[in-house]
Formats: sequence, C-alpha cells, structure tokens
Amino acid sequence: MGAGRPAGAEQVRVARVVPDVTGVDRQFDYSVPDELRASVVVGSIVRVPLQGRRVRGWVVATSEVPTTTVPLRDVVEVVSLGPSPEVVAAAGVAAWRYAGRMRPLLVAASPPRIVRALPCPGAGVATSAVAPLHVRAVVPSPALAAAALAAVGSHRAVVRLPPLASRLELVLAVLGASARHRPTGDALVLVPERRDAEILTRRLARLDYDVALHPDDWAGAAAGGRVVVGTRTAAFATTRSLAVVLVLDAHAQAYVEQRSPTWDATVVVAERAERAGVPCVLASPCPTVDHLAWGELVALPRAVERSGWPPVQVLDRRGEDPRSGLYSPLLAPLLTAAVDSRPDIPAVCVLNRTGRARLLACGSCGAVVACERCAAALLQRHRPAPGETAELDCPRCAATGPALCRMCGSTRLKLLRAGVGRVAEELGALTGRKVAEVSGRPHATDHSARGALTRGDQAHGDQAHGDQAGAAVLVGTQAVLHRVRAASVVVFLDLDQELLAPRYRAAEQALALVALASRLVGNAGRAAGAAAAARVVLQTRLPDHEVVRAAVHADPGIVSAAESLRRDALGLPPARALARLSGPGAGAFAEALDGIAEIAADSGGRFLVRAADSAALAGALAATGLLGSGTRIEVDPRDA
DNA sequence: CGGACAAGCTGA
DNA sequence: CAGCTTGTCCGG
Repeated sequence: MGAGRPAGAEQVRVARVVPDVTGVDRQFDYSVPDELRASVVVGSIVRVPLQGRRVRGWVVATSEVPTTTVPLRDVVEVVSLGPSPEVVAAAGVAAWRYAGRMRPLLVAASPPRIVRALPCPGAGVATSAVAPLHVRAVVPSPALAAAALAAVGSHRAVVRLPPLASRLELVLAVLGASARHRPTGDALVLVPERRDAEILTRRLARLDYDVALHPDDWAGAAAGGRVVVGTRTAAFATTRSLAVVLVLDAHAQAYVEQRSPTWDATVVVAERAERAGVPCVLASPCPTVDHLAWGELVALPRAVERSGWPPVQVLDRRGEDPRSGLYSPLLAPLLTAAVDSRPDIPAVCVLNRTGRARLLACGSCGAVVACERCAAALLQRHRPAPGETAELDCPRCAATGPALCRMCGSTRLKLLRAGVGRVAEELGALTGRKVAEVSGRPHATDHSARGALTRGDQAHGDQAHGDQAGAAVLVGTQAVLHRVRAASVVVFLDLDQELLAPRYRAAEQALALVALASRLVGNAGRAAGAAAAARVVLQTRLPDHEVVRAAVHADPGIVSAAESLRRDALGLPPARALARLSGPGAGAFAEALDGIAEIAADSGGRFLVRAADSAALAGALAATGLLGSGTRIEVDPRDA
C-alpha cells in the first residue's frame, strides 16, 4: 500500500484504530499529525487518546477521509512496529468468521516487546540448498520427498504422516520442494506445543537455516528470509513474503483457541496461504475430516505408512466379567514384562478420569452417593492422608462433605467408577512396581507397592515431578501422554470411554490419542536400537470399532471414511457449520437467530446454531446485531 | 475497560 | 436531600 510515495507528500490523514482495551470492540478515527505520517501504517501500534486516557491501539486502516463528522483527535505517537497489513487482514477475516473481537487476534499478531526497526533479512527457504554438505545430515526419505513435492504442487494438501515418521524430514522435504518454486520466500511452520517449536527451531538452526521462533523473534520473522516456527499464535506471524505454510500434527486441539474467538490456526493459515497464492500443507497421522474436506489427501505408500505405526494389541474384554473392572488378566503380566524389558523408561496407562473415585455406591443400602443439594454424583479427589477423614466433593455445586452415604449414613462405600488415583493404587498392588499418578495438574502422588518415597534417577521425562521420576509405571489422564517422551508400552485402560464420548469428534480424538501414544512407544524403539516389544495396547469391548481397526491396520482412512459419512448424515461439520451460544444472553441471541439459522437447545441453557457453511454461519451471527453483547459464541465448538 | 452520569436507596 | 451504591452508556 502506498509503495513508493515520497514521505511528506499528501497521504495518510486519518488512521482507523482498534484500541487495546478489553470490552471496547470498536474502531475509532484519529488524525495523523504530519510528523507521524511516514510511520503510521496499517498494523502500526500507536498511542491514542480515548475518553480522557491514553491507550494503545492498532492502526487497521488508513484513509484520506474520516468516516465520521466527529472532530478527530491526534494520534499521540507510534509505539512499535506491528503486524503487516496482510496479517491485519487475516485477523479481520478471523474476527468475522469466528464472530469475535479483533483485539485478541491483534494481540496474537503483535510483537511481545516494542520493535522499532527490523533486523536484516535472512536467506529464506533456500538456505539448505546452498548449505555445505556436512550440515546436511538429515535427508528426507524418498517417500517423504515425493509426498512433499505432491503436497506443495497441490497448494491445499493434507499429508498423512504416520506417527513414527520423522516430522523434521517432512519439514526439510517441504522446504526443499517449496524452494524449487520460490527460492527466496519465508516458510511458516506450525507445531502444537511450545516445546515442539523450540526443538524444531534448534534443529533447523543446526542445519543452517535462518529460523525465527515466534513470537520471541517476532522481528526476525517480520524481516523475512526466515523459516518461522511457532505454535497457534504463529498463524498470525508477520512475514515479509510468504512462500509456503506447513502445519505439523494439524489435528491437534492446541491449534484451536479455547477463549472466544475460538479461532483455529489451521483455518487461519489456510486462508492466508490462499490469499498469498502459496501452498499450505497440513500434516497429521490422523487427518480430520474437516481438513480432508478442505484439501487433497497425500498418503504415503501403504507399506511406508504401515511401518510408520507401532504394533497395536487389542485386549478384547467382551468375554470378561464386568466386575473385573479395568484390568484384563493379561494386563499385569504385560506391564511387568514391559517394565522389565525397558527399566529406563516408564510403562504408561491412560485413563481419562481425574481424581480417585468418580462414582460411589453405599455398601449398605446400595444407593449412589449423590449431592444433597444438587443431586450430582459426588466424587473423591484424593485418598485421605493417614489420620485424615475422607472427603467427597460435588463437581456441580462445589459442595464438600464427609465420605458417607447420604441416605443411610453408612461409611462403607463401594467404588463403582475408579479414577486414576485409585487405579494407580491398584496397579501398584497388582504389579508390585512403583506406580505414580499423573494428571493435568502437577499433583502426582506415590502409590508404589511399598509406599516408600524412593527417589529415582531423572533419566526419563524432561521434568518428571518428584514422585514420577523413577516410577516404573505411570497412570494418568491423557495429560500423561504429553508428559513423557518415550514409553515401553502405552495401555488405554478404557478406550471405550473415548470411543463413546458424547462429542461428535470423539472417534477422531480417540485416534489422535492412539497416534500420540504410538509416537511415545516409537521413541522407545529408537532409543533402544533393539526391537523391543514396545507397543500400544487397547482395552476395549468394541474391538471392531473403526478407531481400533484403523490403529491395528495403520490405516486412519478407515476412520475418515466412516466419520465422513456420519457427519454428512447428521449435518455436522464439515457438511454444515456449527456454533454454540452460552452465557446469560444466549436465549435472546438464539431468538434473534430464528429464521436466519437453524437453532437447537443444547444442555445447560446453551444453544447450537447450524448453518450451511462457515460464511453463512458468520453472516447469520452478525445479522443479529448482538455480537459483543455478552453472549459467548464458540464457532466450530470442539466438544459439541 | 473505566469514567460520567442517572436512577435508586438510606438515614436524619 | 446529601451521600452513597448500582446500572447503563460511551469513547473519535
């Protein structure tokens, strides 16, 4: 914009500004004093007067003519360089699509500290092509190189990269393929977690690429000539000249912002790539049907994909007595064998139930122990410390009370549904090994058979918390899969809970967990060098479920095919677009949508809105004129 | 968000 | 009716 216009000429008079103030979802015009004309551009972070205060804000448009008759106040100063016009536009598109405010998106797009000038540009995606041979230690396999070429050629590609395949090799292959077409541009590479970003940045730097880790090196990315690596917010990274976008583990939930606007980084980068006319490649061991509906599937040759998944063993529990609980007779021997074969890394058990007990019944009168106030089932969070009395908590109304039957007062309670705490205790007894509990919060407790607090070596797990270090077996919610880097075995104690979860993405999410587990046991194999019995074990009463078959046959297409049919039949994404309304104004909002979009009451006073596609959905939500009036809107709700 | 201002409640 | 809380509106 305005390229080549000499500074000082008649140009920008008016700057349209989004203030950096929560709750003000509006844009205001300011006049630009002569001395700031050169530096006030779209994206600039400025200081402006607003209601007697001076606040920061982003310039989102510039013009010669004000859009109001109100007398304008002056921009006070330019604070920092900010997102490029291209990124501001992407934020605008996302704010519309996700029916949310601009501010959170502009925050994501902005440098974490003030940037007054950009460093020198780097060499861009082509660096490795001219790097000396000795640093080119990593060479993509022919299968990955071919897949990358196909993906970059198709512009909207979904590469199905099995869990044991090297993501670094795919990055190099995509950079190489891209450099053939655009030798000088910037590459944008997204990964789900901060740790992944740091590791990838280090590895690429070691291979002589100019890398910018977003948002730390925001300025480096903006200067251009870099491979920009980052997590979700890097979808809004400012680059100089985008050449290619690659998203690793594109199925990951981490790409979706949980606060409103609930923007999805894969959607944002796809949109940016489209506008820039450059390829966007989404890679995942288990692509979602949403992604498959967007782009062309690039699968590796069957044999390559097959060898990219570890052995998956199914413990079919249909024939077993339901009272045998979570433990197949094969489980304990299987765990001890895994521990013995690889004492250096943990065996991992996954059960997505926090706390110690999720459901209790009275041992005397048989009634379920429920809250007197709100009737929700009470749960036990922790085992009582010695000398302490056990407590039960209500998950709904947060009431707390002693562990006794609310009907007859008996203290003899039966455990109907165990959580990870109890399972850790039981597995300690069953295997005779040191077992530790891992859940989202760092609250690990020791449940070793001895109960002794033996300090273990810190050989595995980067930052294993106290008790976890040295535990032979880790029991946890799915958080445990993010906490360790390698496992001798990963057992899903109750896969059916994932398969049958009342969320429309349950099957995809279950397969994603299996894929993550697969990577952990894959890392075990690599570390040992030997072919240990590292594998994934699925305890299930649904051995024919498509997720189980997909894992066993290393063919995620089995899930995609079934899922796609189901979504079409039920009118769920990607066949249609969904949003969920919640909060105090949800009812009124839903009423305002009557006749514009399809509405259904959801649980807990929430509403589901359905429209033909995301554009129609955004249009309908905006047409109410109620955006920003207190109703929380989740577009593409992940857990609906 | 946070200031301005209006409407509503309290105590003398 | 001053003095205070609570609510609503608005910002260039």
